[in-house]
Amino acid sequence: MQRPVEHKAVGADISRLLRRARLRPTRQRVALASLLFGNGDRHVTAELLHAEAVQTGERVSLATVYNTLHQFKRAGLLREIAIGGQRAYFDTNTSNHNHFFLEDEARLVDIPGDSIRVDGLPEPPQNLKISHIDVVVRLVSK
Amino acid sequence: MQRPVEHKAVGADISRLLRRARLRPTRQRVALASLLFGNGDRHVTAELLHAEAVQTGERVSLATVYNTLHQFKRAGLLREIAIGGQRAYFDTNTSNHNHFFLEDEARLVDIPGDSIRVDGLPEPPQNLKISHIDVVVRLVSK
DNA sequence: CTGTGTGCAAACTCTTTGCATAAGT
DNA sequence: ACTTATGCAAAGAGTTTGCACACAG
Repeated sequence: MQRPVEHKAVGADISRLLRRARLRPTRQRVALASLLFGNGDRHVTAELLHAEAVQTGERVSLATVYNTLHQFKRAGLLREIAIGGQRAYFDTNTSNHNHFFLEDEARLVDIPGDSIRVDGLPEPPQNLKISHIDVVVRLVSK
Repeated sequence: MQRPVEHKAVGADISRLLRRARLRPTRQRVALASLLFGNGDRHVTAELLHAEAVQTGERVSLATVYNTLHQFKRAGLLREIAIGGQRAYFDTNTSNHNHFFLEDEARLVDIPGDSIRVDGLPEPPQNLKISHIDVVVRLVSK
């Protein structure tokens, strides 16, 4: 490889990634994982990912895309983001960060991990602990 | 009713509320509004509200509950909260505040309006402005 | 009366599931 | 070979819509 490669995983890397997650590197999983992890952070819906896969000539069903997204999520490769509406969004960046949601385009954009700070959090009710804090900054056109 | 009434709006109050929102105070709307606004802040799903209405002997269809919730939302009487999953939650407290979400019970709990502060918000991308910031603190049992 | 609201059922969207077939190891 | 994954179609939630009837003003 001559070109600088940053967060890019290809071929064998993808297979290793899947094996580590105890998922057989099947043709479909490799294809989907390549789309997801092959080129930086992404935010996808099942339908979007399916459309992309089909467009690159991959034979994969929507049901398999759903199954695969949930498998990846369970394996910690993806995080699911609650936006409302009824579409589920998945984020390839599983580190702690938050999101802009562009209402007009129904699109998510990362907010760098450490820029937002949430203060003044009250104690959770008894016997409960914080699992995760979601901050979604909703944007509309001016 | 003989008992002391606090933040309770009844009968004529509900009608006035609806009229102000330019919604005819029909039997169903009055019934739903009473359940929603008759006794402090609430977080409801369409199905929950429908079940309550039916339980109090009100004849109202689920479709009308959905329609009514959206009318109330458009009128600014309710706010919709994005939790994920595919259920839509509506909050009768439309002021600026945030939520605990109890994952185990799929239930929302208010976090008092001014306790949480979000700092370090980056500038929104050009031509966009912040419409609203949602903070959801997800809780699981210890 | 007149127009708006409601109920019902059907349609729609997104998502999950069951089961026979295909593919990975 | 043995096991797990996939595809398809069908089912399942939650939600929305179209149209005839009912009701508020």
